[in-house]
Amino acid sequence: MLPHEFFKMMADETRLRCLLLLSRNKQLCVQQLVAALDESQPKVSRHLAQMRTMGILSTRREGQWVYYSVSSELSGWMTKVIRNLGQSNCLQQEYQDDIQRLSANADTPCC
Amino acid sequence: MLPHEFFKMMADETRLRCLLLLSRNKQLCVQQLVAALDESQPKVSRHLAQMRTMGILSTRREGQWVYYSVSSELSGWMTKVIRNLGQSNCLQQEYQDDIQRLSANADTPCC
DNA sequence: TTAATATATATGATTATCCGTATATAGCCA
DNA sequence: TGGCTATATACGGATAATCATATATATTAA
Repeated sequence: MLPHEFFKMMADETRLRCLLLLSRNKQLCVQQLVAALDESQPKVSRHLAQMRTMGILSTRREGQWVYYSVSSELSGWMTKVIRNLGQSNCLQQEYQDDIQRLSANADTPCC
Repeated sequence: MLPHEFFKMMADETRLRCLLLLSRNKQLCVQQLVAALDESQPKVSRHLAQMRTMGILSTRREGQWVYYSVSSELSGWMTKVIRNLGQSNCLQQEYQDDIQRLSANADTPCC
């Protein structure tokens, strides 16, 4: 993956919001992300698939649920950029609603 | 500037290559970037203008030359991302040719 | 003023991206 | 098996990004 291709993945709001949440949580299933972002299932799923194809995310199926997580085989500088997402106060604030909706759904069957 | 808009600026190869060089050099004029990237003048100029409009770069005209530099008024997390560009060995390697061509032209009148 | 250099912008064509909607696949349970 | 939930993908259309080329603007110097 070329550097600018990596940044292209972060250049879409839906994908970035997913990444921010995934940088704060070891793993999340599609449902959780759909609810947290308050976006349609196909939209979220499409963007997740794209990041998975690029090698940024990896998946683990467990029964009916598919859990997404940040790939553990990412190049060092990419890991750093993503980790910074989950540590920047500014970004946390920007996507506070997502974070809130995610924790509000902490009792769905997939968790 | 929204977070994903910032990353959109880094999502184009030409802009990213400019940013990498500008993260390693206090300032560079258009000529130097055109030569280092080995791309057409309008192409480079257009991308620089775009980053300037977004507030990522700032300019200083000195005679016929316009010097671009990373804006000093960038939000903290953006500065961090850009600084990491100039420190990542992986990225340095990826754009080694640009760095080399830049230093090869260290004696042009604008410097 | 004219010429030369440096930089910026406009135009039109091409390509890429994103979306909503509809539908397909996969696993679970009765 | 059939119905239910979770997830993925296909299709078309709308919008946006990028480019090469041509041209405009700005500065210097003769």
